[in-house]
Amino acid sequence: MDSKKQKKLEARGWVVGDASEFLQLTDEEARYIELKRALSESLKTERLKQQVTQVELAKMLGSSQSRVAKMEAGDAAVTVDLLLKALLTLGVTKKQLAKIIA
Amino acid sequence: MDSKKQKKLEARGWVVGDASEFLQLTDEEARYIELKRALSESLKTERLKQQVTQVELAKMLGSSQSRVAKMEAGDAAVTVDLLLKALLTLGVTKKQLAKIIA
DNA sequence: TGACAATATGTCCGTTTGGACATATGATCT
DNA sequence: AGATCATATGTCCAAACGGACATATTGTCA
Repeated sequence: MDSKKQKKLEARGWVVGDASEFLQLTDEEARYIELKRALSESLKTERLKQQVTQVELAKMLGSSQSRVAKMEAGDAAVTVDLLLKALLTLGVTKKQLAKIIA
Repeated sequence: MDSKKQKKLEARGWVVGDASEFLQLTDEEARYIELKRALSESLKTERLKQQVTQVELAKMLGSSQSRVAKMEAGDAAVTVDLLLKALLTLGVTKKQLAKIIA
């Protein structure tokens, strides 16, 4: 689990930049992170495209601005579930989702 | 919505009052559930295709047989994150994922 | 039938997550 | 400069999640 490894490293004083570079990630871990990155990036893009603020999106989600910011930052403590729910709330279609992921 | 389907969902932890309440699911909630269903179904299909048992897949994931069973059952207490990690562990590609989702 | 493997179901409990809040930074005005 | 809006960052704690285990069910053999 990457966040655990990362936290271990950080606890030892390492400043972790690019995950796949410093951590010994399995291929499937790296692909999972990349997937998340693609989703969070698309979230920000889609939100801006619709001219919605983070506060507004947070309200739509029943969440808070700070969490939306973390979603878009690709924060490790944000799940794919939350990203997907946010994208769906913005009206992203299955087809668009597929394009984001592929 | 027939009551059979509803009871199945209830048994799996989905909070469903009655048929009308179920129909009150927002579009984005319904689409999220459908997405999860597609992933769990694909997980089972892919595992069987590779002739892997739930116990074996659990070992690959560092998880347990019971959780794998819940993943494939589309249990409400299973996240998309876990489903994705399992699919990636089975070697499913981005393209295949996109196809599953779309 | 009994025995065995595979899968399903239920519960427990430590860990992770997410909403909330405070606060900081940044950007754009007059 | 100060004011205002948008976004980022950090922390807290209740709720949700996940691994583990027990147990039940199902399927398939001899």
